[in-house]
Amino acid sequence: MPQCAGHQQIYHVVSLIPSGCVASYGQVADLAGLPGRARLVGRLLKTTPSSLSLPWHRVVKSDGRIAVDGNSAVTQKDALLAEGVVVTGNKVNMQRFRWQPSLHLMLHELSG
DNA sequence: ATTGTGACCAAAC
DNA sequence: CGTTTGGCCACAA
Repeated sequence: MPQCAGHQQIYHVVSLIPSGCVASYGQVADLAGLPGRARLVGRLLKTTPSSLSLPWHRVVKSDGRIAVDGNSAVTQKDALLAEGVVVTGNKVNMQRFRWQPSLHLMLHELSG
């Protein structure tokens, strides 16, 4: 069952991230209507059931570093590489791959 | 109720 | 590069 307010919006926003792009936790939280709740996004994503097929690997820290440690980090890195995102060491080039949703698309998705 | 922790963020050294 | 500080909120002890 849901754990916190806004989880559905968070899932929705993450599901909108296109292949080949990445978004930060803070950005996802902001678009989900939860400004400043980046930490909430992280906590929610870690409990995300794989059955939702959510592109959680496209969500990274604000500077592009992969947040998770251990085996899952390799999975995330590989998934990003497979989508054409260049991952150097343990971080991606945010300048180039950061998801930049248009305000128009954002309002359309969130209102409908 | 309080404290410590965490897949975080940003500013400030 | 690195650490500290303050903020955020859910959760476990």
